[in-house]
Amino acid sequence: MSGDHGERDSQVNSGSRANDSHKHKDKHKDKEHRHKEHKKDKEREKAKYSNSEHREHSEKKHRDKEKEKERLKHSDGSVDRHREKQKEEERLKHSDGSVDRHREKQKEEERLKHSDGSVDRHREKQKEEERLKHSDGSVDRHREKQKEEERLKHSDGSVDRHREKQKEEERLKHSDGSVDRHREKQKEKDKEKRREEKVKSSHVEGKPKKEKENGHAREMWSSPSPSPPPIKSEPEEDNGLYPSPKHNKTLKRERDEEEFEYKPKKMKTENGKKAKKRKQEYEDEEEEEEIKPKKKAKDKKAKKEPEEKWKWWEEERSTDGSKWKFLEHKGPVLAPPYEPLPGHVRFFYDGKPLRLSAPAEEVATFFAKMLDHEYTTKDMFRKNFYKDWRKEMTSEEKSKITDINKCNFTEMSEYFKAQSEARKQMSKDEKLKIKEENERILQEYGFCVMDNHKERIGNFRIEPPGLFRGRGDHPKMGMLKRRIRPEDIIINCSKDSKHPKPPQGTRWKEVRHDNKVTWLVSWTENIQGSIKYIMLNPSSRIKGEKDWQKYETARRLKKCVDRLRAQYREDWKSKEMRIRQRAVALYFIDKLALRAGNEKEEGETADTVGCCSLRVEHIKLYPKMDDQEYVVEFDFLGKDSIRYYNKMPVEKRVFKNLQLFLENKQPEDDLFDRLNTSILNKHLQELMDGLTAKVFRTYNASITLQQQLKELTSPDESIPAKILSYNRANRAVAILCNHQRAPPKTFEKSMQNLQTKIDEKQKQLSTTRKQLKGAKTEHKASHDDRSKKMVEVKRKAVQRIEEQLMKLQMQATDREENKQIALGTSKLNYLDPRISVAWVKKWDVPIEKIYNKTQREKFAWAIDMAEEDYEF
DNA sequence: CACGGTACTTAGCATTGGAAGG
DNA sequence: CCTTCCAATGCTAAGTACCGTG
Repeated sequence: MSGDHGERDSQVNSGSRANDSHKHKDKHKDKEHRHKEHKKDKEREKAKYSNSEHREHSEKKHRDKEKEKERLKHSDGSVDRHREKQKEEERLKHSDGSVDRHREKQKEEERLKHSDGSVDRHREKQKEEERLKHSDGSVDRHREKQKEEERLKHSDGSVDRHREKQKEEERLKHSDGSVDRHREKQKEKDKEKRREEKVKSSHVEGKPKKEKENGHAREMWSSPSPSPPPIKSEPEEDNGLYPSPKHNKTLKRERDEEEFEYKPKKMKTENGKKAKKRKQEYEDEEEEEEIKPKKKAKDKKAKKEPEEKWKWWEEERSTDGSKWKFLEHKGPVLAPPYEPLPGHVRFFYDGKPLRLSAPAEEVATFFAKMLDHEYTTKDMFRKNFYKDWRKEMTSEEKSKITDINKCNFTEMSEYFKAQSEARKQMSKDEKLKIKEENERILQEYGFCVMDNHKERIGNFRIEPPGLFRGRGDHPKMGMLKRRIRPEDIIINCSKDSKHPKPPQGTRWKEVRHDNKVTWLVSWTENIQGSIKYIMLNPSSRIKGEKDWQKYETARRLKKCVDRLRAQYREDWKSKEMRIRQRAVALYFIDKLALRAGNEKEEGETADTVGCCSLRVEHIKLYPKMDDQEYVVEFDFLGKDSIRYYNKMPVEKRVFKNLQLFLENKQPEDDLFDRLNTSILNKHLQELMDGLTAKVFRTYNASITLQQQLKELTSPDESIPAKILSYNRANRAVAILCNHQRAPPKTFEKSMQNLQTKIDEKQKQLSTTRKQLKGAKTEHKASHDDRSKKMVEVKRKAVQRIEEQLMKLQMQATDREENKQIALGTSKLNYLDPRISVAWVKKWDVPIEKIYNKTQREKFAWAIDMAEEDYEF
């Protein structure tokens, strides 16, 4: 191994430096420059650490995570992505009490070490208090067990096996078996047991869900439209046409009847009046969601019920590359003109009031409105703002105002605060008026007609002027974002449509009729010089088709992913540097779901990277770390300056390659100097039609969801428990994709509130239980009807409260686990909605529990077409 | 192939509105 | 009925991908 490596090293390496292209040299120069800037920035940053919002933000996230990690004291070092897994494992390992106590002690110690983290401390304290509320010593054990049960709702020992399997599969997904050997052994055993288990359980279910062989056949049968319209030829599975609508309708009707039949099944083990009521509500909801549309569909001939229920996915689609044939709309809604401040609101310069000209005042108000934000204290922000502000000043103002630090905007700021306060305090009538006005605007401007259908527009308002705030450490923060005038706006619509009219006395920059694009309105923004668009809502045909197609591409990747993985593993051994780099990068993209990492213009945006643009400084190699070998530590800022931090053990070959790539490089050099996204994507295109780097993210996200749902859902759980399982599966994906969020400002408080509720419930429960006991004794004594009734009443009450308590605890768990994880992004952009729809149908979970109204609109196609046996 | 430009998806944060709770 | 609180929605920045051109 090493021999073969050494040889190649030299070969590869000799090419590496000598053949440096001009581009690379230039790049290097730039980098040096940037690096200096970078360093300066860093120093500055260090000096005024407390001032740096972003950094603090991400640091904090990091700190929390580190703590989490330490708390868990895990040998397996890979953090972010596997945090969830770890937690889970932790939970499972300690199902016997003695260990629990040990763990608590350990936690205690960890807690003491971290005297700085106020947040964590707070949370821990809370936990502590909760713990102390229990009076006897067995508390911890009891609580943990209880939690466990609620979480898993498994009735027997199959829990562990169940979980282990899931982990197993996750690991095997990437078929790099080199890791976690000692754990593996144990799992191997469990796996066997599981196999038996699986066979059993599938019989119990009554629906022997055969694996793929069958799944595919069935899929072709049952799914009304097996794949979306192709843009590029999609050979095997797709003839480029939708099945005929007629055919679909029959299928649909059949399914509706089926649903109807199954309905009684929805009756679960709920009891008590309230539960009944709730059940009734479910049914009612269903009636609204399911039956009404059916009725409407039947009435369709009689009444005209057009756009709302248009099923574009049942129609054929033009193949000539045009996006539409007809497009008519009313144009954008422009930002309201500036309203000068009332006379009593003053701006002070150097302690003296100064009346500003309208343009200068407007820009000043932008700053004033942001005064509460930390970034108005940042040097860069203030500098950029001041520079742009001066451009709006009269020459007199320019000469008077020479130092931004002498400007006092507070009175203006107060005024705006008062205004927004007043808005909140408005009477109902006034609020209603505003609402109606908004509704009118929506009706007028919010829709367009595209090919005979009325479609909702996404963002029909032109962005108002203001101060630009980029994310992270953006060099342009604070710059003035100009007001967009009609003269800046390009309109796109059909030649034969009624063109939108510009406001009186103005004209559009251009009216064009380009049906190769989907946008209705565009303009060029002045900060980055990029083009902004007005496009249709996600529920529209044009977006939906694209979305559907995206998932179909990902499904095609599923079919050949094994081949691809074998390929890149082979390429790790290539003689050519560029191929090795490509292969390693692809491995990262596949395994870690990294983004592609386009090059960006330096100095124009925050310094963030993706896979191909990773720099040497972003990874660290550890030949040995704890009990693992070949660990790579990633630490960089990704999209939106969200930090990606992860330690992952990799295969030896990858590790050696990385060492090779790092040779003779400076920290600010590119890790993959022979690679960029276009090279990578070109390569991918050759491997599979339509394949690009981002497809891997979609694929891995969706497949993970499907697997996790399979593993986490247990048939006899209650609905809330199932939803928790769903969220857990969703969360696994969000962690994979590194979808983070700042913990909500009110997080601690809301957690506390919830905990209070839980405690109250618990008290209530024990009181009611006592009452039940009392009633029983009384009944035993008297044996009369009244006391018998009483017992029944109390019994039901206990049951009801237990249920409520459980639900609350589920909620608490869910929220706690979600503290820094955003589920929305993956749900909206990465998870094939048909997986969720199938799951919902399989387990009779009301779809509203996982998709809100907007999401249901966006995924209408999936909700309509996916059956419960849908396989991604 | 670099590069500038365009179109479209993906992203997190701020605000809002309406349900739950008092 | 009013207030509180959170999920839904709105907003727009920041990515990916790909094209034409020289």
